[in-house]
Amino acid sequence: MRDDAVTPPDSPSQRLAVAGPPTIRDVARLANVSIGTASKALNAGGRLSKETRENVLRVAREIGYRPNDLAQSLHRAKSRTIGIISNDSFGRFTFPIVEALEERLAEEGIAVFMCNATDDPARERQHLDQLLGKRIDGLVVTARRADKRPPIGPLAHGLPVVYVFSQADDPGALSLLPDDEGGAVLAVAHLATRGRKHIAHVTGPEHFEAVRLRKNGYRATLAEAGLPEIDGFYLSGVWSEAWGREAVAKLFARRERPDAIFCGNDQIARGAVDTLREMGVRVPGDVAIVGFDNWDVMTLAARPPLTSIDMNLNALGREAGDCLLDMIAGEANSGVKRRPCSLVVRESS
Amino acid sequence: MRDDAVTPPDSPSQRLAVAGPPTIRDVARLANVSIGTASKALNAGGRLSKETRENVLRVAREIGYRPNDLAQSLHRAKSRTIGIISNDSFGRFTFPIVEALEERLAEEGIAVFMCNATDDPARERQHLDQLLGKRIDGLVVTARRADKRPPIGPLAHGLPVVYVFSQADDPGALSLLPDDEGGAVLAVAHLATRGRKHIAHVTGPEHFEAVRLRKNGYRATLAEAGLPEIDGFYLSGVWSEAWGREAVAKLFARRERPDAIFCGNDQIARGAVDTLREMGVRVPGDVAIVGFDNWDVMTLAARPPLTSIDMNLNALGREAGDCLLDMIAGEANSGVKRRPCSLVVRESS
DNA sequence: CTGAAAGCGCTAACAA
DNA sequence: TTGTTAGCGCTTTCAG
Repeated sequence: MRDDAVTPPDSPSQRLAVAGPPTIRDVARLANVSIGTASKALNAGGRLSKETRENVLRVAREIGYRPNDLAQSLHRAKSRTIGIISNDSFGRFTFPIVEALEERLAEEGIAVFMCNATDDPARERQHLDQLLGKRIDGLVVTARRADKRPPIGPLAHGLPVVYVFSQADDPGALSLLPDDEGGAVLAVAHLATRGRKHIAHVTGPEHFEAVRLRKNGYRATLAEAGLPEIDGFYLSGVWSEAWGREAVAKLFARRERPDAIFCGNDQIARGAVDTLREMGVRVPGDVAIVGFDNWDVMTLAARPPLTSIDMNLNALGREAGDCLLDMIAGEANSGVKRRPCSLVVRESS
Repeated sequence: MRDDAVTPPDSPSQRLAVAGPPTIRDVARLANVSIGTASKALNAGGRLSKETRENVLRVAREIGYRPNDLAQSLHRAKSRTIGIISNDSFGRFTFPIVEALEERLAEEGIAVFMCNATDDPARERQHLDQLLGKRIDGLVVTARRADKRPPIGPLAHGLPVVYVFSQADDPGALSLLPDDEGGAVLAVAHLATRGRKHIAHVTGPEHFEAVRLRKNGYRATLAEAGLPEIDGFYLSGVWSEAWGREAVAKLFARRERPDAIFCGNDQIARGAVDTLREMGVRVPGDVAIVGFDNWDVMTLAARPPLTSIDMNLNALGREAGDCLLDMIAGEANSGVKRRPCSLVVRESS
């Protein structure tokens, strides 16, 4: 292949048959200048006569020249490429993050290698190895996880790494997370402000740090509002609608009934409103509901539509991009940063 | 940083201050061999004394040498990298495809650049440009779309492209799609086999080709089973639970009532079962329901859990990977290929 | 203002 | 068995 370029200037026949993409050599030859000159023209640098510059650019355009980033990267020792390793096979949480991150980096002309490790350390190693071979300028690690993860590695010294929606068990690492506790505060304060006095909390499994943090926020806000923490009003289960339904049945089997329920995610919340409706309990009239995640598939389809806490995953992804860019530029950064959630009010509260 | 490894026995001062990752040169120097020899040793090729080979490998391991893929790619004129451009901002459909594709290609040591264009042609152009600069070996285009899309381009001649879950308006292109019509046949035949005689079809907007194809499958299967096509039993609306609820209300306001409903997606199906339950109609006793997409968030949370059609998106993604690999290897391929769906039976039918 | 040439890290053909 | 070298496509001095 690529047996053009070799055709000396005087050679009549230049079959471009199976040639690869045009190189700067091709441009230079066709524009009758040296390679160095062509390069200068294309990179808008150096002193050049307007004439030659324009000529080179014209030729380049005509033959569809596009610089080979591989060669450029080799020269610059910067690949303008980053990797992202995800462990979230479902993707509902990481997708918005990755999307925003990719968008942010695309603005800077940086491309993103996406790797899915699905919680398999061997696959993770393999992907990391490949990425290091590609000389990525930075790395993002993301996942839907219950708890801290072991730091990724080993990696080239000095490779910037950002953990997002995922926390590394390493104080030197930078982690970007939603403020789960603050989100819970938002939810419960909202309910309290609306005059609710008996606020329950139905949530997911306690081995999720997020569950523990949200519980803290819930309790702290009750205390702050001078509301009682009623025995049996905190229920930890799984992340499903079925659990939401079951939990509501449990809550209403007691003597003391809630007038509001803060749910650990929107699926639980939806299960809750469904059951309440079927029991003839009015939402929000008798019981107000707030969910978590602000997942439109749930919040908008529920009857009534759900008030929910939004983790602002897009913003999180974008900020991860910002951080990574800064770190690539040499800035140091570390620690666990939690970013605020927001309350989206709909008809369930 | 990295002031290990580099200490050659005799060299006095070696400031490697800001040195990058170790190169093959470093390996060769430390192993006291030429670069060529080191290369041979590392690439397991050529004739070499066991001794030197092992020595080189040991040194390489010790200093954490990893070949620079950029340099390799430059030499080989193959980047072992492909791009994927997606227009699906939501990700529910494309994510399983991308995931499987990435996994398939990772098996071959090929990395994937992920680009999201969100249906903006300018962004698509920009991403494509960047990918071509990176000298990708192949391209995958994917999207959740109503209809054919304009072919992507312009691109380097001979760049293999696969459209998956998305069809290019270009007969020379290769498109991989689920067999929507066949999926509908599966659903309706299943209902007919169960003895249902009055089968309705509630589906999404008709500007989706998938909607039209599924409708064809529905009608053809009714005819085949000798069942009547009842006026008003085909309802086209939007892809939401609310529409599923509304449509069921419409269907049951008529004199002639269905004993089965084939729904265009699982959200519609869920809306349907919810309303039926609330109307006191038994599912599947009085009315059987079949959905489409086999989206567990819907099928498993519905009461009863939904029978649904699975488009096998993982298999589709994997096959896209296979096709791309073949095309990269030089094989020609084109046309629209539809891959079978499968029926997943649960309690709603 | 333009050309020549070194070098980024690696492979492969050819010499020794 | 090992070393030398040209070259992949590009940028960047340094000469002319």
